[in-house]
Amino acid sequence: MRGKVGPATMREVAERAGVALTTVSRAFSNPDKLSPDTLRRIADASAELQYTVNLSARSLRKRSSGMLLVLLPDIGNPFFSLVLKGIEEGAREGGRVLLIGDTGSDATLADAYAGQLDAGTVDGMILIDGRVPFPHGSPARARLMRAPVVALSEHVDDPSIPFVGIDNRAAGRDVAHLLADLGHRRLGHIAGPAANGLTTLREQGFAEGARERGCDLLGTATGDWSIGSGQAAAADILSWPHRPTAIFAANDEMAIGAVHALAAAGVSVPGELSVVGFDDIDFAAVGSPALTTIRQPRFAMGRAAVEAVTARIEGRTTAEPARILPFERVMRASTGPLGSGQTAAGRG
Amino acid sequence: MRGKVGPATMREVAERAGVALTTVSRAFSNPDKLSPDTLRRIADASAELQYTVNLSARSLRKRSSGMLLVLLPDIGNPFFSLVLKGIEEGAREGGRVLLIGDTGSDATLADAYAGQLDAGTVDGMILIDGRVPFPHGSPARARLMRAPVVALSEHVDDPSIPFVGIDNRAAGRDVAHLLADLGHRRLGHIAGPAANGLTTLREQGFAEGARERGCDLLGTATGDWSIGSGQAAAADILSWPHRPTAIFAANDEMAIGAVHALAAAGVSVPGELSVVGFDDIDFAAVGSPALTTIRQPRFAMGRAAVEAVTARIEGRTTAEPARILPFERVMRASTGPLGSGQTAAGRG
DNA sequence: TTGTACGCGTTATCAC
DNA sequence: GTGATAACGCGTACAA
Repeated sequence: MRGKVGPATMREVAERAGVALTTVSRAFSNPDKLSPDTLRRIADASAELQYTVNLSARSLRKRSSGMLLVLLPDIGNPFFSLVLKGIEEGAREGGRVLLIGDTGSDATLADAYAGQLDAGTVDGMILIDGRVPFPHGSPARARLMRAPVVALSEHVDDPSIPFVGIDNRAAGRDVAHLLADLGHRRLGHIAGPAANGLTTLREQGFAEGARERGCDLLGTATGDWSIGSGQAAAADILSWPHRPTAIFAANDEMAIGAVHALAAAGVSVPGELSVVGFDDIDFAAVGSPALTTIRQPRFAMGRAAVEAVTARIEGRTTAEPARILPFERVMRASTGPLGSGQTAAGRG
Repeated sequence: MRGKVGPATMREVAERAGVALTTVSRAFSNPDKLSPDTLRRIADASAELQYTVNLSARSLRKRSSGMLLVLLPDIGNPFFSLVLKGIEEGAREGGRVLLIGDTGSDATLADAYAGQLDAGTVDGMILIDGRVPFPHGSPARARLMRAPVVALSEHVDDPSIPFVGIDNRAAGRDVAHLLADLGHRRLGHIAGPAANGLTTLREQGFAEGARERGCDLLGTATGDWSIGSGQAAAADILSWPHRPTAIFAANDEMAIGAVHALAAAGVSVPGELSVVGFDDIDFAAVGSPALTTIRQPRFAMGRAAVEAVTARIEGRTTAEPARILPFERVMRASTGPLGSGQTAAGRG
């Protein structure tokens, strides 16, 4: 008895159930069209044979895989966690599954992922790292553009790709206003990496908001979104000739790093310096002090993104070039009114 | 001109290059066997046609997909981020790609994932949520077991599955010893969810270590790994008739939540209460106070896990039932010697 | 309602 | 070194 190795095939199920192979196929895709009796026999047969459809064969035939590719710059960034949950849930409801590519913001790597998934291996694509794989104008890029693609959180440089996210510029302005309302006039900024779209928008918005309220933006330190870079940036700011009374870090991790570095340097927050973050990750609420920040609707963003790709996959033309979701101020203990405690005593 | 829609096929490349279909196939898998000249012509032809191999067809034929399935309970848990990076890197080096399933610790969901990926759609599987899909003894489970599977971080109930991770029991003991060495005698524990393997091992180890050093384990509060549950657990502990002088939380998030709740209740850490966490996630280092914790080699764990599945996939029989990696004490400011500051003054 | 016949794009086998 | 041919497992006209 040589026996076969792999799992059972439709053909075997058909033989066992005493029907044609076609009928079995239909039993899995169009059960309504079959008589209850044959349906039952097929169900029994597949159960006995532990049959599962071969997805490779199915996607080869249908030219679609039931998979969504998600490209993100850093799976370790806690900002993405809830976003991914949203995407995941939406994908599952649509009967699709998630392929996740961590590009590390490396264009070559992103290309490798996209390339491998080019030929119908993937039904759609969600770009969270602000970059479209392949250089602009290249044939590969052009080919990719024909697939359902949406940009999430960060805009990409191709206007034909729908965007899902918040208005980062408006959010940056809002932070400046928030700080101005507390009486602050000398502001500082901890920005993300220079080449990044989010960096630009949040920084521009912040500068704009500061101007509108007659505040001085004394300077900008550059980080890379990481906790460590926030610490370094804070140290930098403390060395400026004119020290700000409030700083805005372009994400929560850098803000948390900054707060830690400030505490280590004996600077009280918010007594001497107010700090605002961005994103409202879980850890923002339990720092000491808890972080004032801008909340992005992360889960909803994920859901909206799948919704958008799914619409394009299924041919429902959304015609919606962008889906802008609302952000939200979250006031906590890391900000305070100017002069509330300019001594080292701080305020708890 | 009706024109075809999909991407180019091997057949078309072959025609254009003036060679047989077979030769093109070889050009992609066994380039060494071809003359430099034909190789060149094929390369040119595929470039002009923007050819990419169809992965569905390839996996149908080769009965392998180049994909690894990773099942984890919560993609939002920062512990997994570095682990995933390790897996990702290893998979990529092996020319494979990652399929990630967030099960939310829901068995049904895990089954759905595993089921959909059953029939050769996936080359191997890494289980990080301590559960093997499908009930024990079921045919589906049996079939799954024939595929290359390894358990990461948490053991699963099937002894035939290789394990990669640290010795959680020993780590729990080590925490007790650490605390005892600081002079603490009255200990408390914040455990993970009851049904969890990691919970059990860390708790047993902690209790064991406490006994060995003659410490009293005054009680255990139960959390669910989340920050919020750590806060609740701390509140619970403060209501115990006999209050411990040191507590061990089974992960960093609960520890951070606990520290925050203690601070809110006016309890100084480590002045009145020392706190130890587990995992050494990034945020552990920048809390106030920074968290004493047990570091797991997360990246290395991920690498080791891919290495193990890859070995099984490629038939290299590892014969290694378990791969135990070393953990490490990380002493920071959330722990202090007993009585160092039993007043509210604390120690910064 | 059910069955027949063919093709999806690739790799493996064997011959030249 | 290269080429013809047969699967791989499934979906879908089309016919019955």
